[in-house]
Amino acid sequence: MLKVFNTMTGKKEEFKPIEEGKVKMYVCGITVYDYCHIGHARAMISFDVITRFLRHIGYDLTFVRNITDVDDKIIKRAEENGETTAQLTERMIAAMHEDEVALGNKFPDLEPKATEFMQQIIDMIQVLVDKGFAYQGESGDVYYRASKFEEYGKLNNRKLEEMLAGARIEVEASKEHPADFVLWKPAKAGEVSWESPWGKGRPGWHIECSAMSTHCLGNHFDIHGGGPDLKFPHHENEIAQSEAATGEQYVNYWMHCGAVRVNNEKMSKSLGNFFTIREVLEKFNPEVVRYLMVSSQYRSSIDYSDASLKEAKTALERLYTALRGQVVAESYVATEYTSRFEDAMRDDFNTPVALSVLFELVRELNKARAEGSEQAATLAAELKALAELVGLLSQDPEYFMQNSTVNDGLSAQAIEDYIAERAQARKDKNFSRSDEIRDLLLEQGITLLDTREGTTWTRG
RNA sequence: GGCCGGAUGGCAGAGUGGUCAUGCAGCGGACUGCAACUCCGUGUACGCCGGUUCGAUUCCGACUCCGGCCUCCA
Repeated sequence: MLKVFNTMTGKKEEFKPIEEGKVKMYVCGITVYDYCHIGHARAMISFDVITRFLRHIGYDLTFVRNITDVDDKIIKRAEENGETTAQLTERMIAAMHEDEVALGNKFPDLEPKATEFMQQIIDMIQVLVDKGFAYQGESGDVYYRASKFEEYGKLNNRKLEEMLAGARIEVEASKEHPADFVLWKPAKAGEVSWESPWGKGRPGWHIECSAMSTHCLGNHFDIHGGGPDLKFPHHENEIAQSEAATGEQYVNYWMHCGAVRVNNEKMSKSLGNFFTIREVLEKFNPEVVRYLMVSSQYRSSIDYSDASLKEAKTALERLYTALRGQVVAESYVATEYTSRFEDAMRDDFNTPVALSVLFELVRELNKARAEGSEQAATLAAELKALAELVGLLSQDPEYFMQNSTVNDGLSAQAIEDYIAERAQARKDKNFSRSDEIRDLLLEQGITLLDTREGTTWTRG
């Protein structure tokens, strides 16, 4: 049995797909006006792990993640850069794909773009207008009539009346109600725009997800996910739009990952204290970032700092060390480690517990290696297979150990030269020179390890 | 003010009504020319106050503190 925490009910629930054996999942992607930051990485990795596991336990999964490529911020940024919105979004989409490849995420099955679904968006708005759930204000904007949707607020346990008190909602004169939100926005001169029954313009923020998810997965599908800051208003508004338009329940399970904090402060666009994925990858191996993300349960918030990354690196090195120079069997028979790992994952994707099973497996693997047991190869195979479910241990162990932080000092050749010199010194029993080289390399962040087969090194 | 989460050993982070999380760090030992890696051993942890119970960190209630959302944000 798979248990999933559903934001809508606030409880862990048994997961039952609408159609036996199949799962349809939509995750909100990014608005492509800037490089992805580590908050995006958290969401991407969380749902990557979820998709891997759903497939692992046999579900035929359709995973859709949208790209919002038309929006105020995109228009503003493109203007600042002196480029067209299409040029900007193309660059950012390419960068996002690079980041995803680097982080080891698998791509969604479908990656719909808002600009390519303009007809579906307009059609959905028309349905909402026809049903009385939307109206065009004096400004020309088409608004969703929140008060008409009786269940408005159900995802966030909010009531319309209560939301008004002390609300920081910008009151626009042409709205009937402050909680009404834009479905279609008239274009200013020179702005990118599309023809519609309400004049030239572009869609509001939330409608594209309703239109694309429905088009790709149907009116009613299994899982809808996203970052924690999308619960309100984005997902609340999606529910209002979709359920009003189709008359059906929109989604069965709402899943939200936890926030990333930076040095114990909230990370946000407005505070500007965010790190892009590419910045972080200049300092750390991408699997270190991934380890950090899966070392806590996907719903809890995590603190991002150099210290937490270093800790992640150390822990991951322990796993890789067990595979260093170890033969990996072609096949293996699953042991209790596999069942314990899977049990942890079936409990709302409890990756910290799943990782703890990996460490226990590694202890046994290390013992088997020390004893020269043939079991080491099959344990190594099991370790790799389980780690792959969370996207770890995908690199060559030797490579990882020498690149768990990014090379910023001695070249591999220089290190090898020192090691050769030290080997000669040791042969000559010149241990003072030998230790001198060890210390010299250590200062450069290189740790030496003498084994029966020779000396290996680790950077970091 | 409303709504949602939290509070676990030096740090990170799971979990459970009554023997073990796990990782890092520390301490002792084995191994090593020295190290490192590894292995073995090692810790009076569960915010505060009541209640339920034979027994609560785990269930219930109050309290204190912390975070998030209510505005663009994954």
